Amino acid sequence: MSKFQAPKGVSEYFPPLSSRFEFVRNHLAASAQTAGYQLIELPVFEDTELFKRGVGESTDVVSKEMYTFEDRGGRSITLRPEGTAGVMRSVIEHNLDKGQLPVKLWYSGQFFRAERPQAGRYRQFYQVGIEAIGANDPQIDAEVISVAWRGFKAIGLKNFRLDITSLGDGASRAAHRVDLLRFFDTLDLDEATRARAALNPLRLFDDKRPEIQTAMSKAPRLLDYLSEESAAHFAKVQSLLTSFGIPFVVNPLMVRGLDYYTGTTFEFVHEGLGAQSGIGGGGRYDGLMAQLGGSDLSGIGFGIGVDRVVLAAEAEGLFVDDESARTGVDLFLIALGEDSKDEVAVLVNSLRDAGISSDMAYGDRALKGAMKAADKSGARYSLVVGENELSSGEATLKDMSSGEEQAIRIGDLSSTVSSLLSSEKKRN
RNA sequence: GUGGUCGUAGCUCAGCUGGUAGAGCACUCGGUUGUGGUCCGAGAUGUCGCGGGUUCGAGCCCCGUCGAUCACCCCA
Repeated sequence: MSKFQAPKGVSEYFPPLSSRFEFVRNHLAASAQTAGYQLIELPVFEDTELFKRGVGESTDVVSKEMYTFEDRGGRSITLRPEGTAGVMRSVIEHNLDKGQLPVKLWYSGQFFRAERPQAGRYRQFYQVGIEAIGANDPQIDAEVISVAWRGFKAIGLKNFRLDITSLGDGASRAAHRVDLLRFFDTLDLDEATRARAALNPLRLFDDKRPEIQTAMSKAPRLLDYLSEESAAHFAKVQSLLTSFGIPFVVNPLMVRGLDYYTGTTFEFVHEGLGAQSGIGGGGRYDGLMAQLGGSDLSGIGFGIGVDRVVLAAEAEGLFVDDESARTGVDLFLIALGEDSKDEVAVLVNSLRDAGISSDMAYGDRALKGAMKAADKSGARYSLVVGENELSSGEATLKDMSSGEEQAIRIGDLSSTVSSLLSSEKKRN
């Protein structure tokens, strides 16, 4: 086929269903703004080294899923596979952390991972995320989680749950790791599994094979190795979530795939999605900023997959009525006869100047066809303007949902329509 | 990267054991000389994903390829 196709594994949203994407993204962004997070708009590509150092070379994301290429100046560039590293880079580069702390930022945009596409897994996906940098109070952990929660609730999602755990601090993890590796020695693992364990021993906790799961049920758990401080912090986060009325389950088997996570980590899981059930996740990354050459500030954030949330909302049937919810213009004008088209175009243009959304029938359509176009567009009112109207200065304004008509003066069109619209708003 | 399923009109799909394409919806026009949503009538649209092979003949069989989809892996 000679026709162009979208690249493999990308999702696209076009009318009328693009309104679903818009709906989800806007609610998530609004939730972040409500909690005092400010927009940061970043490039979609960065120095490859940033992700290697930030995300970690041993992770699957960095070792085999990055879109990396050389630019014309011979620099190694990578399409961002996640958001946190870029935010940290920008904060450090522009000294955003030199003022009041914490720095609270939100972002949205496309991310890229060269994986085999699957339900809810795309090579280009869209995330809304937030980062709170420079505060390690448990209150901010709870806040970050609550922002995601509030966003999901605003969208109307119900069938999801929140898993949380704590990875503790460096000492906690080191102690655990020793015992965990010792435990692995008692198991009879195949080579591939052993290799995975070597990369990240925690990985085996979420292995899907039943025999591994049984074996791992006896493995030492990181939660039991938390230092006193980490344990107290985690306990506080839990009690705050409870006070916020946010239900959660402590899942000690939860594993996150990026190396920078420390302390509190969490994941939102939706039931209606198939294998890729995570709709959002995040956690603390206390060493990351120093690791990238900045000051040693703690941080916590999340990334929410907008594509997956759209899928989840669809699975819950939240969009049954969106065909009719399509937003139409306030007024749709129909020119009758070639001669009145110019006049109508001028009318439409001045209506728009007055802030009234309006459109007109284009092309050579009979009145019936033009009326149909007005109907399809979802317009609130329509108005036919032909020779008669132009000479008399009067026209008939039609309410498209009730079918009622009323005579109006063309000269007063924008004021008449805007008062109709505002009285309508009052009634609702 | 590995494996299963699938690929026919704009959309959803039918097409018997191979005999060279159909329905519904949508679209356009008309019934109603200047008024949409219902109804009736008419019309247009396909290199049957692409390339090759088998055959007198392929939408159907075989191979390859691209894409979709689902799972592994991994994650949003």
